[in-house]
Amino acid sequence: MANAHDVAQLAGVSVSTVSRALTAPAQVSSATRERVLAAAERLGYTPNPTARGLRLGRSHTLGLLVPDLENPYFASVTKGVQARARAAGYPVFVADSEEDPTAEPGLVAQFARRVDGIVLASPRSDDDTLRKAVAQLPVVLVSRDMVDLPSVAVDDADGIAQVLGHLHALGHRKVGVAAGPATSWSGARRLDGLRVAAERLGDVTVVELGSFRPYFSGGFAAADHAVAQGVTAVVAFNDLMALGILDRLRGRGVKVPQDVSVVGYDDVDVATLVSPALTTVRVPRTGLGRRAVDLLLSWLDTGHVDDRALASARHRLPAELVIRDSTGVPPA
Amino acid sequence: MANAHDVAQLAGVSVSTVSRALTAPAQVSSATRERVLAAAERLGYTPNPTARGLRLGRSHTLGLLVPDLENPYFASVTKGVQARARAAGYPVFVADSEEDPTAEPGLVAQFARRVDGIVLASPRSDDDTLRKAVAQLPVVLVSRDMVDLPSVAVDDADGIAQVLGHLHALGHRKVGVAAGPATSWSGARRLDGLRVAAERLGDVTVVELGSFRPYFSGGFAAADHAVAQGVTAVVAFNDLMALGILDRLRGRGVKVPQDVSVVGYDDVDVATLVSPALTTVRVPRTGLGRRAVDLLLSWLDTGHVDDRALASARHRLPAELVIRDSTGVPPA
DNA sequence: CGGCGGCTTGGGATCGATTGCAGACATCGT
DNA sequence: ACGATGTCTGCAATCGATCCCAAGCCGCCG
Repeated sequence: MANAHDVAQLAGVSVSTVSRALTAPAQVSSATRERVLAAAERLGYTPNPTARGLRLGRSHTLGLLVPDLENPYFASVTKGVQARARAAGYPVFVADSEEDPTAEPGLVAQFARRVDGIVLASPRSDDDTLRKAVAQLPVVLVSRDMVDLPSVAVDDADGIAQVLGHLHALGHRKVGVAAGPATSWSGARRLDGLRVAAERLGDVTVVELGSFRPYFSGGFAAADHAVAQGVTAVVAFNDLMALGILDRLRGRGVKVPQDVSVVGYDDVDVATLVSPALTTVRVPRTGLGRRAVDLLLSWLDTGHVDDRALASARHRLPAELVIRDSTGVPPA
Repeated sequence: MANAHDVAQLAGVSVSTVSRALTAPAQVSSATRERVLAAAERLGYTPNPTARGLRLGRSHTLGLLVPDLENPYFASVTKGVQARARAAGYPVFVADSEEDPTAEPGLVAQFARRVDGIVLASPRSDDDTLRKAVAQLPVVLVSRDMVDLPSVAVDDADGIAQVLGHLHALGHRKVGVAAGPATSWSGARRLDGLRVAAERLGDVTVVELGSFRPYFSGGFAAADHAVAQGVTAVVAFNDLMALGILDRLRGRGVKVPQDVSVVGYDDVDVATLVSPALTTVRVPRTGLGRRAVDLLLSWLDTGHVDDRALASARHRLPAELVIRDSTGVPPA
């Protein structure tokens, strides 16, 4: 592999000039510049990123930390991060903490010396850990808020309000909610949103069915509670749980949406692959990733957290209700 | 951030000694070694990976290139790669080519200077591109064969033979196969395997229903063909297509498995989330990723492709038939 | 015609580690 | 007691770029 010295020799100039011809063309006479460029072209020269990184103290590289790559939600976030970073010429280190928050500090530390900044999707780890991470290098949070840190999140309160509005319009007046893990940041946010929306509507009763595991299996228990409470609609923490509810209801001979309506959250691909197709809330998952990278890169460029960027980050990304076949008018 | 010089100063030794205390402890007297280690500990010193990479010509870093991170298959492969690499202390650059084979050479080139080797999951790009990639740095292929390159793949022929054996044992004698894209390497392999298995069994007719898109929607057309041909069982190219078939059959009032049995391939999570739960073939997807990293690391360690490793790679990873509710005895 | 300023260019220090080489010192045998 | 051998340590080169500083050269102005 050719280096700057080889190019210099071929072009009959010094290494300094080669470097300048590439990074600060204005400082080099056009004649020399072209000679250097031609030589570089001929040798297929590209500056060694490691050497450049050492000298500049910047690796021109980003890191991404997610709890589980097989979770479609984070797969999409990863895809978005990846796409935007690639467009900006930044390769991305991806690490999967395997749902283990205690592994995160170690991974952040491993990243710290190799990347210029990291995107952290860590719904479960505590504030303290996060704060320590940020002390080491620029960090942008995804789907998670912290007053003094840049973050991108979805407007869950609005999303869930759309859901309740939809159900209300159909005529539902007694709606069950199957919550997720108590520790989930966004789960708490959605529950709040639901209560606020219900209060605004006035004539809707929200029945808390309980807290369930955010997986297919968690939906079984939720379905049984829903039937027991006699609600006409169930709002689930996420799509997987909603699918479990659908399955369980079918098993018990309860018809969806004739007897009970079911709504999910996230709009994972599977939502369209079941019958009835699931009414759910689409969140811009790749958009979260892209936005996070935008924020991070602007931070790196300006050297500080841009207040305007921070403010616009507070303005959450919109969620969108997607109405399919699992919701309908309640039984008479 | 502390560097070797700081540690040296604190411990009252030279930088060389610091370096040696950490990388070649035997060459340093135990007294000094402990002094150095204590100093390093106190300052929280970690060798700068960039500087080390420059000097050694090794970045201690791997790359992974996949066509689509949102595809559960590649998400799992990525997870496997990630897990094994992490255990070995290698961070992983992940790039998503967005299903665009022409983007791959560029991404490989971007990686080339930054990583020690790459894992390439590229079912669609041509041999020539791959060969050029390998000229630049060590590459291990996933789910794709090339005689002179290390690769890991699944024993699809055996997997599909298990499927046909299962159907045969249930009594099916006329089995339809819904193939995937003609360009798919592993698809061709499965089709071959099916023919061979049918021949061995003797009294089974395999009806080729045609070539369909490997998505949910592709299954609709396949289902119609299956009904038209009067087969008692359908083997689909992958799970998504099988789910489409299930949906279409249900829509047409054809009962699964009473009237027709359906089998998928891959065992994606969704397979258990539908009714009837899908009989399918589980392929060790994270295992592929792990194995690929093993191969790559041994290549990097030894400096050449280990013949024994290559041979053991030829020995494909086992596929496993998972029998659920979408297969049963054919109608009388 | 001398000097000053601007434009180009090269020399060499620098980033932070690793490592060959050689010097310092101790140990051991004779 | 002296040389040989071995152990431990430091000096300095090295990886490949970037960039400060100074030098060379040109033209222009007084």
